[in-house]
Amino acid sequence: MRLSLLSYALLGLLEQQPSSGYDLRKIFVQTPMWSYSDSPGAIYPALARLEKSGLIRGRVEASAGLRRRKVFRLTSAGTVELKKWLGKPVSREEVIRGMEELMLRFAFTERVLGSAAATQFLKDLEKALQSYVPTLREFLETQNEALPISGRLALESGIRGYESQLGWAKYAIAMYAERNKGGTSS
Amino acid sequence: MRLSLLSYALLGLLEQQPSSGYDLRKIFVQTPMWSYSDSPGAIYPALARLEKSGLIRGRVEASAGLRRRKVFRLTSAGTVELKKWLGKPVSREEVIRGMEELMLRFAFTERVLGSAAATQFLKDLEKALQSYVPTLREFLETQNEALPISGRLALESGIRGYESQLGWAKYAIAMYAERNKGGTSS
DNA sequence: CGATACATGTAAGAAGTTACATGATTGT
DNA sequence: ACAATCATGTAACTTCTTACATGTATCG
Repeated sequence: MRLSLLSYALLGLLEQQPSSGYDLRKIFVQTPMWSYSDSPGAIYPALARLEKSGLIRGRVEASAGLRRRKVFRLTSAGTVELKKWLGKPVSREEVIRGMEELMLRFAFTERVLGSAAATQFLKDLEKALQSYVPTLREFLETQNEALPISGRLALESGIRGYESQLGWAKYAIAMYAERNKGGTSS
Repeated sequence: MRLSLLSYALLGLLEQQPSSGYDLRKIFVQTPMWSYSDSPGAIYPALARLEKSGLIRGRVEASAGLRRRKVFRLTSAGTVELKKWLGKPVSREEVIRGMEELMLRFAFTERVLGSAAATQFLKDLEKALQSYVPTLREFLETQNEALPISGRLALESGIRGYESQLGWAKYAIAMYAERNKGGTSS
């Protein structure tokens, strides 16, 4: 089962708390999560698809006045699917495919799989980036002559982006190590 | 006229040199430009759309043996459209919408609009980022209590990405300043 | 009463994905 | 003869975008 990033984002948010489409949309509009799409024309159909495939279930709740709200919850199948997605290995290939999906996964990992899994995620990410960045640097150097200055710079920008992620991963690992000095996971 | 990023990428590459769909696809497959899609099912239809709207024109060239190649060139309307896109102001809104389009534009700007325009692009980008990053930092700090550690970290990662772009913009400005000590623009 | 916030949706169209189809030429 | 590479495309499907439609309740 392959879902869009938006669908996974919805699944992850619903795991945190049952919500209506309107509630969910507010989150997308008000936080940097807007990048997964904030339009009702994407969110409502995505919820309908998730319900049709049995990952969530909506129930109309006639709360205090107002129009009827349809509140969605994860089903057990939905929880399974979410865990399966979050548990996928963090490989170099995943990094190449794009950081967006990985960061979305990270945002939900601790809550759903526990802080040991979150730490593992970060370590795998660190390793993948450490292997990928030199490849890009090498590409830049071998193509150096062939590229115009703007091409070189555009590539440099991408590489710096990955390096920045690498720095962040180390920082995040340190944060978890710090916090877990006393407590245990999950 | 609104085109997809892939279409603009094709336009920009064709401005650099007339190419067949196959040539173009090789570029997408072999360089980090793959992120704009590397599948023939995207590239050929995109070229057909561009031709239909008069921005490029393809001519079958029966070169040495092999199957017929259809080589595309920008039309004057295509050049106009490309310049219009490249010339759009670099605003905070553009930054929020996403760095991908901006970096693609930068990669073509110098060649098409000259190095003065490229420098201006970088200065505008620097300004936009300098205004945007503190907004995000502020959001992070005000939400600090409400967010779980993984949420905070995910946001921190995004912010660092923008900071990295800011650092790059300064670096790129310095590179241009260095190079232009003797020569003039365009 | 009219504007605004709450709340859910649909319709038309654009553009991407994967997978397949087709065909010419070159190397083994 | 067969596989690999060159080269162009199509078909089915998925999902997003923009714009619109609909309706309730509250506030000034």
